Amino acid sequence: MRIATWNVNSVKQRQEHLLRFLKEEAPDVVCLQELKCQDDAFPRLELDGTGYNIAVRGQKSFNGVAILSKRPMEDIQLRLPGDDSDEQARFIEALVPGDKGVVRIACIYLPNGNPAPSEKYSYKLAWMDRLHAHTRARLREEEPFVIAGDFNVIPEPKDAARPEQWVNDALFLPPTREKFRSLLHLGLCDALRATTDADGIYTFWDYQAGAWQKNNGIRIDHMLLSPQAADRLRSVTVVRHTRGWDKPSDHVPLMAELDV
DNA sequence: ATGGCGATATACTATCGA
Repeated sequence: MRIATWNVNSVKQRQEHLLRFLKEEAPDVVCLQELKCQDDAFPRLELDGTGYNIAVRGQKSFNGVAILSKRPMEDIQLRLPGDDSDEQARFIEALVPGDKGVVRIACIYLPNGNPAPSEKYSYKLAWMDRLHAHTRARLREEEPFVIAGDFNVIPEPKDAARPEQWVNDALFLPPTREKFRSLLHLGLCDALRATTDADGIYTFWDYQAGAWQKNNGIRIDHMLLSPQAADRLRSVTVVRHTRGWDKPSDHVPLMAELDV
C-alpha cells in the first residue's frame, strides 16, 4: 500500500497538480492538508475519473483535511478527541483496507503556533497533548496505525538547511520538539528516519526570498508508524520535484510503501 | 529590522501561513 501526505495550500488552486500527482505516483491513499475550502467546495467532480473515495473535513478559508483512498474507507473520525470546543478542521482518520490487512490512518494539520509565546502557541502545545493522548489509546489496539501530515515540527537541526533561522520559531522551539519526541517515545517510528540518517531532506520551502532556489528548506511533513505498521515499511520517498512545477504548493508530498 | 510570496475573505486591505 502506497500512502502519501501532501499539504496542498488550497486544493482548488492545486487541483491540476493533485491530478498529475495521482496519475504519476498512483498512491493507494493520499492525506491532504490545507484544503482552504468548505466540504461542499471540495473538487469531487474533478476527481471523479480517478476512482478515489473521498473523506473530507473542510472549513471556510483556512485549514481543512481530507483522505483519498482507492478502497472504500470505514470508521471515519472527523475530530481529534479531547476538546469539543475546538472547531478547527485539522484532523481526519479512517480505517483503510489493504491486500493483506487494514491500516488506520490519521491525517493531521498540526497548528503552526507562531508567534511564540501567544495563544496560538498555547493552542499548538495543547493540540500536541491531545494527539499524544489519542495516539496512546490507538497504540493499545496494537494495529497498523499511521499518523501522516503537516506536523509543523522541525524535529532536529539537521532537518533545516539553516537551523539558526528557526531558533525562536514555533516549529523549532524546545517545547515543540520535546512534545514531538514524547509522541515518538510512545513507540512510534518516524518513517523517513527509519530509512536514512541523512541531512538535507526537506518537505517545505518558503515562497519568499528564493528559498526553493537556494534549497533553504525544512522537514516538517512526517509519517509516524505504530510498531505493527513499521514492521511492514518498505520504502519512503519525498516527491521533491513537485516544488518545481508552475504555481506549486510550498510543501511537497511524502510517500511511504507498506506491505499491507 | 524588515520584507520578501501566495491564498482567502474581511476585498484597492487584513490575516494567515512557516
